[in-house]
Amino acid sequence: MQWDLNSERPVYIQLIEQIQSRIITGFYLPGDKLPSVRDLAAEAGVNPNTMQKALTELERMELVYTNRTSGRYITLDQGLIKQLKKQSAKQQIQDFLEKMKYLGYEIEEIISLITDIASEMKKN
Amino acid sequence: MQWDLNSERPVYIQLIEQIQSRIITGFYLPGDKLPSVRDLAAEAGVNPNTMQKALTELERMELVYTNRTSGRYITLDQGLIKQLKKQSAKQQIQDFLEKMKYLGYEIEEIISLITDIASEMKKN
Amino acid sequence: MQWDLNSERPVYIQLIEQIQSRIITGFYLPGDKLPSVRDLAAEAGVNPNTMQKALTELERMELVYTNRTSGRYITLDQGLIKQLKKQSAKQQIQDFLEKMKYLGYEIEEIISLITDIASEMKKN
Amino acid sequence: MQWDLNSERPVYIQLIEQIQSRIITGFYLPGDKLPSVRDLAAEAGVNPNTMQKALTELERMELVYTNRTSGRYITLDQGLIKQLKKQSAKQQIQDFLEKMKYLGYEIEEIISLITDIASEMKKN
DNA sequence: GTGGTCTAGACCACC
DNA sequence: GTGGTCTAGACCACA
Repeated sequence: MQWDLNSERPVYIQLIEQIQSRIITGFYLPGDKLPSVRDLAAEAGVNPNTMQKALTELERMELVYTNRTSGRYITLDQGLIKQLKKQSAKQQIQDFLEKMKYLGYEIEEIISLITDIASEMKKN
Repeated sequence: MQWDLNSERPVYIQLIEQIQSRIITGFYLPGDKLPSVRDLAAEAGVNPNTMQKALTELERMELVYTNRTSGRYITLDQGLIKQLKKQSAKQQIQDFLEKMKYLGYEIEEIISLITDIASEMKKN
Repeated sequence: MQWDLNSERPVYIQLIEQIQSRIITGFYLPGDKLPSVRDLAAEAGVNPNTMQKALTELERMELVYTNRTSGRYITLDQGLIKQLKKQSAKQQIQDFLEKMKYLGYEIEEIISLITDIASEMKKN
Repeated sequence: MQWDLNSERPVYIQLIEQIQSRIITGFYLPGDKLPSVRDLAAEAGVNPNTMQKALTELERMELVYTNRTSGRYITLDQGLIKQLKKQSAKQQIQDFLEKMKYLGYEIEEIISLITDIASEMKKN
């Protein structure tokens, strides 16, 4: 598992997304202990403060919780994780459809284009 | 037709997108004369400098051209417009599929979700 | 108006509280423009990052809003401010009564003690 | 009687407060023998080191004393206990009034609010 | 000039 | 060793 950062968007936002992705896809399981802030930061190649900022936000979302002296853990609330997955997907789709409508596409066209491009992407 | 701006993303980027959308969807037709920078800025409620920046960028993309004495016009190159439409759509779709894959969804699931949400959005 | 910080609790928390207090008591009025992060930080004698952290949190609470390039402003939602005031007071009182109960006091005793101490504090 | 700990504040501080509360309210009487550190720690579900730290602090305040061979006992000095109770209460009240003043409340309002909230809390 | 982000490096309380 | 806080100083995009 690797960290994939670009400089177009704030690094801490990308860190949040990637950790969310790890939780959603089950790479991190409920109750798992996360590596320490310092280790995560070193692994991702960012400053510990930046990683801290990302983790604080995840904590605010209740996706992780902190035991101040022993470390950080993934939430035990599996429902929350499922909800996050569903809700993220719905948001992505709505935004996407909005933009496509904005470009003048109808739903049938969109689906046909998606299947085309998806098969094209699979080849690579 | 109205301008729909929020302050989360750079205003000039949003202006570019909205003018592009107007060109792609045919609200502005090839050869049409654009309102003056001042009028456009007033209409959109932004600083003329910001609108200017957006138009300069659109000119760089050759979607509009300037006739020094008489004003700005939409490009006559219909191929360019079509290409923009296709290319924008492809980019949107690729980004979207990337993100959904990231959330752990397969192509079949995605299409099924899209049809669901699209019909749900239609109701509103 | 001055900043009153001690080192017992995190500085950024105290900054949040003091700005909240200024909003609640009407020192800052709805729609007022706040000084820039740098100015506020200089005024309070803290690092701009620390002030930034406090302001970000106030923004999350929707007590202030940001216009990225022109500055920060106090929310126009007066209801929110009133609600904050009431809710803060209620919280303070509940916590207080809880602690006093914990020390073995009944409500009548508490009120009598308060009036005594309040008059004593007034003298100073 | 149970231990009620959260992880927001230092555990050893919360232990001190709860033992003080037991002394003030007469749950532990002057001269009572305290359970062993290990038993107390087990009962509270904390590390023995942490409980030890709390007890050491209580000893420093002379609320408990140690008989090297037979264990720890509650102080026989009833005056000290009364004084602790009064002084704690006074401190609580002063802090509380300070905060309420900070929120823009006058003493009369405070008392009226307290009686309201107290009756509301009694119902639950 | 405005807010926002990031790094580097330090110190702290707690367990 | 853990998370949390803070400073100092820098750079960026935007208007």
